[in-house]
Order: sequence, then structure tokens, then C-alpha cells
Amino acid sequence: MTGDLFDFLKVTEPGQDESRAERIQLDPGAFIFPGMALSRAPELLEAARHIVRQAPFRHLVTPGGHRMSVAMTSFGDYGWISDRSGYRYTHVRPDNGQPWPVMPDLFRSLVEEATRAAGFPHPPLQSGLLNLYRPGTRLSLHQDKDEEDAETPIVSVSLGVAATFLWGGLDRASPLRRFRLSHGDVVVWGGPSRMMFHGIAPLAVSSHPLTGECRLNLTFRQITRRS
DNA sequence: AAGTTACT
DNA sequence: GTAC
Repeated sequence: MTGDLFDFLKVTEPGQDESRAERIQLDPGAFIFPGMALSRAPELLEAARHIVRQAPFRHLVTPGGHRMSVAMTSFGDYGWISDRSGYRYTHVRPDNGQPWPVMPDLFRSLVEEATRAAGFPHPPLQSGLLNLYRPGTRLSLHQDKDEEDAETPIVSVSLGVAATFLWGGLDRASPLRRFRLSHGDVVVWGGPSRMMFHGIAPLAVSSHPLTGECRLNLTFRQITRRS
């Protein structure tokens, strides 16, 4: 009763309600699952650490000759790389010709859970990409179109410092919507949303107990038309 | 061209 | 914004 006097002081933060939702639909076939990976985050980070020990992060160069601010490495049967010749998937690491680290079972089960929750069948899961964001780094708006498979969903897992996810449409000029991606959030986009433009805004200077000033992102893809 | 872009 |  007495607290009612001060109700006008209450502040509703943007996105507060959304962050509590079980899932947020961005478009048909595109969802954010807030906190879906939260309880497994320490094990996911340990598995990521194990991958980086085998295949260290690198700053790839775009076909235009620019160094990407986000550092990357891959795992699974196919790894994504970029250089002056273009974007492509390879079975081996460009630095030493060795196979990419194996896809951990922990990742497979999380991806199966996420795709099921989004209403898609289990993907064969041929490729994993691990991205490291430091303060100020970004991933400009782009489409994932280096894969033969244009329908199987992409699964993205956010760990560490929160980032702003940019979500557009099928054309580069489509209006952008912005979503906060926090530690443990999972995004799935497939079917009609598979080719949507997306990106990550420059990472704010912030800190997370498990990752320091960094954000780690895991993404999973099907590469070939049939597995 | 997935750019801490480089211009007009 | 638009261009490479």
C-alpha cells in the first residue's frame, strides 16, 4: 500500500519482458531462445577452449583485403574460411592442412534441442564456427550463403558479454531490428528465414565473470545439400 | 564487401 | 548513402 506512493519511480527496461519469454519469434522460422544454453555454459566454454587449443583463433581477411575484427576458428567436418579468393568451406585448416577439431557431442545435443524447439528436424550438423568478439569488434550485416543447403537452420549460441544482434530481411536494404543477445541465449533461423541478413553491432566495453571482456559465439551449419 | 572501410 |  505505502509503496504505491512511489510507483512512478519504477522503470521498465527495454527488452525486459522479452528476456523472460520462453522464445521470441523474429520471423517465420526464426527464434531467440533466451537462456536455453545457460546451465550448460561452463561446459560449452570448456569445449570451446579445447577446440581453440587445437585450432587457434585467427583474423581472416575478406575478399576485399580487409582484416576481420572478429577472430575465428572452426570445427567439425567443414570449417568456414575467408581470404582474398573469397569465402568457402574446407575439410582442412588453411594454416597447416590438418583436419578441423571434431564436433563435440555436447554441441550436437544442444543444437538438436534448439532445432526441435524451433520446429525443425534434426540437422546433420556438418560445420561449427567459433567467433571471438572483443570490445569494439563487429560482424557487419551479411547473409550465410556459402552453403549448398539453403533451408536447414543456422543455430547460434551466445556466451559471455551481451551483444546487439542485427536482424534484417532478405534484401540488404530491409529495415533492421535489434535484439539483445545475452550469455546462454540461443538463436535459430531456418526455412523461410534461412537467408535473412544479420550481424552483430560493435561490442560494448563490458565484463562477464566467465569470459572477461569477451563474447564468444558458436554457430552451427549444414553445408552440403544432402548428408 | 562477413569492412574498427573509404569515399561523396 | 554508396561504392569498391
